[in-house]
Amino acid sequence: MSSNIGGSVTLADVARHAGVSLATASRVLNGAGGRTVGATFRERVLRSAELLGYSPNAQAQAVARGASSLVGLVVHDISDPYFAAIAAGVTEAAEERDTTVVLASTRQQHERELDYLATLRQHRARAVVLVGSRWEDRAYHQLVTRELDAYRRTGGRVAAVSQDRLGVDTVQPLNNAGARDLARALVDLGHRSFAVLGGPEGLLTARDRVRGFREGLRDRSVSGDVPVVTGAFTRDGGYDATLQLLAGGQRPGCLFAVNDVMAVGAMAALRESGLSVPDDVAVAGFDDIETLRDVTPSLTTVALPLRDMGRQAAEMALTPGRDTPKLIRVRGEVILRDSTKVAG
Amino acid sequence: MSSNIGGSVTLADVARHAGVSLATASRVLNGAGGRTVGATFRERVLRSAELLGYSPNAQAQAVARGASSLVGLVVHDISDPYFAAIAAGVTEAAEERDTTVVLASTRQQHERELDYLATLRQHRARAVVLVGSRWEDRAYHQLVTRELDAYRRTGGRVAAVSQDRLGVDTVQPLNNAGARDLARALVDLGHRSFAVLGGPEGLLTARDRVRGFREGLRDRSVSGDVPVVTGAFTRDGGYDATLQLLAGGQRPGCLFAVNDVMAVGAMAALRESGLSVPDDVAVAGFDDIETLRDVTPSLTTVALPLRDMGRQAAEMALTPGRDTPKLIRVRGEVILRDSTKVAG
DNA sequence: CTGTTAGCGCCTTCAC
DNA sequence: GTGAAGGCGCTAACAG
Repeated sequence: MSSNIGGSVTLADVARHAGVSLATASRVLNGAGGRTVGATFRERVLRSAELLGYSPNAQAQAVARGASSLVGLVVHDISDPYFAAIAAGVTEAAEERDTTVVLASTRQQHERELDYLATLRQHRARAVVLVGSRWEDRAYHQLVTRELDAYRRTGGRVAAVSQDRLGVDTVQPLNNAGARDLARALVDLGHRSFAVLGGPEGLLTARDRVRGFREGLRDRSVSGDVPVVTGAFTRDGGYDATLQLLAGGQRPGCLFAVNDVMAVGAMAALRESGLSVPDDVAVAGFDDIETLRDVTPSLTTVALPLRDMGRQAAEMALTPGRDTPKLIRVRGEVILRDSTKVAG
Repeated sequence: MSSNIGGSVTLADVARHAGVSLATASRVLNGAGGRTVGATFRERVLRSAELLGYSPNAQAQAVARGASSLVGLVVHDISDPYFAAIAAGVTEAAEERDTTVVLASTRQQHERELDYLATLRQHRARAVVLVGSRWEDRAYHQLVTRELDAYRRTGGRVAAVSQDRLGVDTVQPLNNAGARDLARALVDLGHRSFAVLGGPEGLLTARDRVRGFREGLRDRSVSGDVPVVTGAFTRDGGYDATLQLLAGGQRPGCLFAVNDVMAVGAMAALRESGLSVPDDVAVAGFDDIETLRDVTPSLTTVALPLRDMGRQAAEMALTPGRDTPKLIRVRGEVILRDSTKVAG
């Protein structure tokens, strides 16, 4: 039935079975090539392929053609709803362009990102979509840039969903502006004393959101230094940071967690500490994670069109042509919900 | 710098630059092969590779070796936390085994699963992990089985996280048993009147959970037929189904949604209808989605070790040898929380 | 230890 | 319209 070891039926098998040349079989089975094939032969080949259960070897095709149909997707953590949502957008766009997605989840570790980038390059992925905050780490940043450059020199395309620091097409969430808008809105709501759950040290997204929030407060002339407690970019990070804040004697009227996941952790911590949200402490987040839209009290946040962002990044990465990096800025929308309601 | 069109540096380039044969270059650059290489040459090759920025072409290697390092991951919807969590486990296990994950998100559509399976086969993925409920659809089931068989005949390995109907290694959540345990626990808690939000028609996981729940009630001699409203396996599905239930004049003391995501939707619907949880209506879910652990009132559910399940499935799929399909049953653990509390 | 030489499965000129 | 032949980048015997 098959001649090779792997057990797979090869194009040669089909050709032989159909009594035609390899070239002919190849032409009917891949459609392209310009040249067309006679109806009789075409039928014969198709029938043989069907009969033998032929499945073209995509890897061999890629080698012969010098171009693969793989697109890499690099995220910090696929189980984090933020990344999962973006990933969904990427897979959609990829599917529409008949490309296959290779998933790389770095689990928040710098080096892995580099490793995965290298792996993706080895697989000759046609493009890679890099999603997630960049770090405040010059040395590392240089390594990534170097790797990306090498990748692009070989024809690979790159798009990012992150800060605009990679010199590639990027979908940039305006973290600063969003947090700033949020801060103003909160002040306008009547809040006066704040504290921030700032995310991990060195993560630009966290930093930008903290800065933006501070600016917003300044815009509204809220004086005093806002206490910032850092913590992991996770539910537990928010939980721990909040307990730490409370233990430090702080009791802000409003708590801004730099992302929704942390905000939820914060709400849990407050609740367990006997504090009610929003009456004792108001809470606001960032991202508008879909799964979290139903927490109670409903969470005030800055909504980001996550899925779309992923889709757009993938589209840019998979669209040839353009050589000057494109930048799509995404301004989040402040959504005021119950978690920041002011009594009266 | 490079000779080929794609711009990539090839092994031949490195060999030439280092003044050694292709074989030698290959040997030092891939380590394996049994044979070892002299220190001088080894150094020379390494230096040249480094200098030229050589990146081995994984596709070509796969073709030559007759074995790829790809492992497919097929999920219903990567943005659904259930699948995202399992995916995280799969990527972990894959990474440990130096394999690259190809992600396929079918978005709940039968046919796409088949398409992706075919694509995965074309890429000669060494294994595929199929995650998600199977359907009650004989014709379709047969197609999938056929495709999987073809795939396995060519040496591909398959593992599933689902019902045990594919004849492959599988991690099987005991949906029936879990729901049954839950029902009993709820009755023991004092609940007497129930309704079920049953998920989409034809989805086995939904069906099993409904059945199990019914059995549990029977075990505890709760009489009467439990009303079941079907709906999409999503937050909105739970929301809509609940409204429909209420509109139908039903007002159960306890509502069992076949998964957490639906349960959250149900809670939202109840709240909007002016009903309080758990006082007016208790709510229970299934899965114990991490992101949902902090909803209020906290959700009673059946916990499944999602990440581990994904990891185990991937490990089975990537472990050669064994020819008799292995079955790992996972019994969920009932976790009673506030959403089903009984007053007094 | 090193190099030569066939492949691997497929595509793609180039002739007929 | 069809086929023969060379090449894609790499690996794996097989000789030295």
